[in-house]
Amino acid sequence: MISVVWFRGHDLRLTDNEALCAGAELGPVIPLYVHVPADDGAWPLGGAAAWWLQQSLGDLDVQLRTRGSRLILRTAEHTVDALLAVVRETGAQAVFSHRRSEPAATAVEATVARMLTDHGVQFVLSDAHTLVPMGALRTGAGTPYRVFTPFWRSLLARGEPDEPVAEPQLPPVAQWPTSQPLAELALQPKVDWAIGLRERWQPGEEGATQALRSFCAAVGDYEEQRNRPDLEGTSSLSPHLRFGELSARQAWHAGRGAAGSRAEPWLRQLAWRDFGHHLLHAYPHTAEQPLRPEFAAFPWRHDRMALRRWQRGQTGYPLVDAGMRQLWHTGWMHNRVRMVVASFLVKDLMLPWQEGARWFWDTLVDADLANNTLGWQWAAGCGADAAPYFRVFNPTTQSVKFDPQAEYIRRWVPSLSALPVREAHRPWKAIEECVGYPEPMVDHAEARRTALAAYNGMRT
DNA sequence: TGAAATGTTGGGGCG
DNA sequence: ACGCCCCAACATTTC
Repeated sequence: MISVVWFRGHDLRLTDNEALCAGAELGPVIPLYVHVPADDGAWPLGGAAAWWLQQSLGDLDVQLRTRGSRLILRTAEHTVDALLAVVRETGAQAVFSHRRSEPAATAVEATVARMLTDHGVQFVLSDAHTLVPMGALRTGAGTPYRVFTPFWRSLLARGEPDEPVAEPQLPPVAQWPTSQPLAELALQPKVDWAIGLRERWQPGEEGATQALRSFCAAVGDYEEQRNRPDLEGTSSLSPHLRFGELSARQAWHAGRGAAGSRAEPWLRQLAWRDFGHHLLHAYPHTAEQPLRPEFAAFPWRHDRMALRRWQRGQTGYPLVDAGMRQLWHTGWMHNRVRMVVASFLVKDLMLPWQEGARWFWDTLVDADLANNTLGWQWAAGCGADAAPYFRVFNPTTQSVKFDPQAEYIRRWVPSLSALPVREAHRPWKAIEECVGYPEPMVDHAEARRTALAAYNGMRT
């Protein structure tokens, strides 16, 4: 029996691929990726993520070809059109894929399920993108968790996540349907701005496996180093996990195997990733709207120039600017710094968190709707496990604390590199010496007071 | 996975 | 020797 394995861009791997296993068990499989320019109502892929997707799809095709298979690419107005066409052309009787958390993707799943069933084709979605199937963890009251720590305890109490499944043997396919050249998907940027990305990353399952292996050698040091943007203390696995070149449970078991209970601080971060998907699945409106409805009345400012200075790393606060420039250059930012720049946007500048989410969406190689939403709503104080409204990061204190030698600042803001440590954190004391570095765009102490007053006003 | 303001403690310099 | 003060270090509270 022939089946289609529908790759959806969050599952671009051959190991621990439940859909691929399910198809291969029944007979020949047609691996298919459907490109939908308008994206069926989803957020259109951001530039950095589109770059990554192109590399990863190319790599998946190469890997499949070494196994006598290949990746079929189709462009369609709606996903279901391409699925039905390939099913018809190949005589496939089943379609296997993996569930997603995003509302638009969930809607597509419902349409696909209905149409395939109407045509007598079996459709099976595996729930393997997260450690725990979405919706499986509930509070005592039967509601989804909205606070992380109880969610984490519940995840641990459930026992270790399922073991990864091995890559299957792929039975030969007699006749392949037509495929489009990858270049026709137009995922590549027209102007080549991806140089920094190419230097930093190796998209694809092989790159993911290597990154996991090298991180696992140091996972025991994670707790001590994870907040230091000047060091390589984090796993840098986020884009690989985002595109499913590596599954969360592969990551979990690799970390566990390498360090046992010493791996737990990092496993906890994997659980944050799960938390994001579970939340978006349970509260599908939160990618656009605050989870806590009272925040709809918050007096956000609208200031295009201020937004632009933040985006380009021209705020005058070294850690904020270093982070924004790292993001622009590499498509990635250290998580500690993400919290600092997010706090600066929503509290110091009082610009809407959705603007920050949109910018991250377009520039991060690991841009993921569920985790981006969770992070921004958390920072703004309007989401799950929200930082209390009064929690305002001081960008100077944060850089003194977490970039003690100002090495991260010097790496990403070269105009500050000649300053001694103390002045690199506070260049406004020595501003005449740093050519081209701006004055602080706001006074933090004053901005903090204004933000607190605004939050107080909203609460009454 | 805050920071600032305020309160407390204790070592040490000094008359 | 003693009391006084300064202040760093730490703890608590407040936003």
